Amino acid sequence: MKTVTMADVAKQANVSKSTVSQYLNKRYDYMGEKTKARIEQAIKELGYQPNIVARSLKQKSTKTIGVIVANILHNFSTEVSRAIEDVCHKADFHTIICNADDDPDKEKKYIEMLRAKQVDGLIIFPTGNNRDLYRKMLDQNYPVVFVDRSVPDIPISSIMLENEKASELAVDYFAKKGHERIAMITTPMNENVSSRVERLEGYQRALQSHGLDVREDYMRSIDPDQVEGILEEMLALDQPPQAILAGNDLILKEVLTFSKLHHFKIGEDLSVIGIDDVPYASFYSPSITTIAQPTFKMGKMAGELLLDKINKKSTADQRPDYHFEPTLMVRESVKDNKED
Amino acid sequence: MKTVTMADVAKQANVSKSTVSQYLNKRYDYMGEKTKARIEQAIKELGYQPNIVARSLKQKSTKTIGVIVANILHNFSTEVSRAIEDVCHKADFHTIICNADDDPDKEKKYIEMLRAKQVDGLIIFPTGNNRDLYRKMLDQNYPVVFVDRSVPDIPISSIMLENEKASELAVDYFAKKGHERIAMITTPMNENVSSRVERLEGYQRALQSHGLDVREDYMRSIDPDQVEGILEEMLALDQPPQAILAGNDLILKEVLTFSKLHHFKIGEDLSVIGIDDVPYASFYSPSITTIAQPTFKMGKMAGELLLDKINKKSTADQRPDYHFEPTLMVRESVKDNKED
DNA sequence: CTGAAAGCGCTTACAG
DNA sequence: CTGAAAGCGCTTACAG
Repeated sequence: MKTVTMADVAKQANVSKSTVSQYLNKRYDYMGEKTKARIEQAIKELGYQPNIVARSLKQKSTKTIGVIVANILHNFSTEVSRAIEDVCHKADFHTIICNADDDPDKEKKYIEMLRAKQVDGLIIFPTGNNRDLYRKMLDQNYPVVFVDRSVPDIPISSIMLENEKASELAVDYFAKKGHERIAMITTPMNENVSSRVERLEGYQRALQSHGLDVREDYMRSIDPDQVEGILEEMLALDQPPQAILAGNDLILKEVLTFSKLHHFKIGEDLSVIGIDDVPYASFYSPSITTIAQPTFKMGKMAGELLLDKINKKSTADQRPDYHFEPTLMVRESVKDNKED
Repeated sequence: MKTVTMADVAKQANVSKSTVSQYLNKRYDYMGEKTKARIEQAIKELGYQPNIVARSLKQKSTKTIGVIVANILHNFSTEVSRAIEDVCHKADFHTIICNADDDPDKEKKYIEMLRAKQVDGLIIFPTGNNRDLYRKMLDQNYPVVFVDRSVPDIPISSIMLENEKASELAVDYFAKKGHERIAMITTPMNENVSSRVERLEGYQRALQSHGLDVREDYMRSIDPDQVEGILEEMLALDQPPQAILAGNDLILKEVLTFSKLHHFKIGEDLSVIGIDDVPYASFYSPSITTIAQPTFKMGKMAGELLLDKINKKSTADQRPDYHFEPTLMVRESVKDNKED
């Protein structure tokens, strides 16, 4: 596999490397037609492929960005990533996606790795626990955009859902359908991660606005694998909840598994709404009412914002965060208690 | 963002660049303890991060591989990719994943892009329609491994499912449960893509071995968005099928959507098996009987094989293809016609 | 035990 | 209109 280099092309075409380089970069301004033709010919004959690594070294730009998602298992992450890829692709940027697996150490490793690879900027779904690193990048004026969560005291713009609104939409809908005992289950809280906290706050506030009790035993923040146990507990209460708000897709999955296992009929024995519009929501039986995030728009925004920072070198953020509106997708998993 | 380079570290530590480089590459053999300490100190003070791009240029290795999946929408692709990533990660290789979107032109573009980026090897779920390119890489002795499909006359090893066996398992199980009219729906055939053809062949052969008719009107290869129409046709036949084998996850999804829409009860009015163990199979109602591919093993094998080729430079393939066994995951979506 | 020098394959002023 | 030269930030024989 002897590699063909620009020097080979130059020799073959009887011009200098500079001229070949000009040609490749389409700076034809003053290039003779015959020269052009000869170079083209030589490139074809030799099967020359430019070495982007060499170019990147010289230009100090790899035309590549990195995306570090907190946890690739969330549907949200993959959907947003694909939108980011779309935007970057159109701008001739490549995208490298890494999965921090909710582990700050992995996140750190990936940030360092990607920066060593000279990516031109980073989109991070932050674990929240690498504050020093985040700050360092900020200080260095390195282009970064956050997604899904903001980090207290780190003024890097974040592309987020209106999380409180998401819970409100769900609770409002439950209430409208005559539910009074509404529980919420989310994944564990991390004080450095805004979104989960906000969803819980929205849930509480919405309950209050409907004059419903906020009960500690209806509010649980736990790992997905503990959902089954928790649901058993909840549903064995004197006053079991009539409705469950699942804080994200992983929790929803566990709720559905539980109800199948224990023969609770969703939409009859138990009403359910999930935050995140999971792919199977529409063809599940019964179909699942969800709160959808505008993942495509959010990813697009994140990509555009980062590319702006990269191009304009104005990495300072004009505004703190970008909040996107959630949408209620009404389907069949909420019983209508008002009907009878 | 003035970047700190090796030269800066060298100056600060009062040694030469060479020595710093040795240090970074852990060639301590003859290095004085105090030198080591001074370098370490300088690196910390300056916050030096090596530039991998420069290293790659010199070493002619990026320690990165590319993965080009035919269509990222298939669950199979993402699962295999993650296994590949795991293996590479352990070997200190990075992974760049691209989606050809079933489009040979995109595939071509990505192959060229990744090679221009000097990735050390490629794992491809081939569209099958870039034969010249595949052959060129083979001729150049460039490390490549195929996944999911082999390409006729291109002796590049492929990591594949025993596709015929997959269909056989499904048909055998349908037959065992007393079904006689068994249909199969797959995505469109491409003569250059082995797996879909093999699945259909396995289906036909299995029918014959059970003495069942092979009917043209029970065998359809169509785009997912046409499944609804086709199912309407099939189920309006004088002798409608009792069972449907969905050739992959996208088809399965359409079958489920159809049955929901038209109120066919899966596992009662219509039995279903899907090839690919979709994530929601176990908690769907009814849970879905599937044929699982050992995606993790397959990805691991693909990664290991590629890394072998990269390291040993023996890119010639010892054996043609690697076939992995499918597994029947018995759940509830097949009716037992023998019971009554 | 450490340093000077060449070179990886490009790009980019600058000169002519 | 085109070429010679320097340089991007590393690594690696080789010399001492």
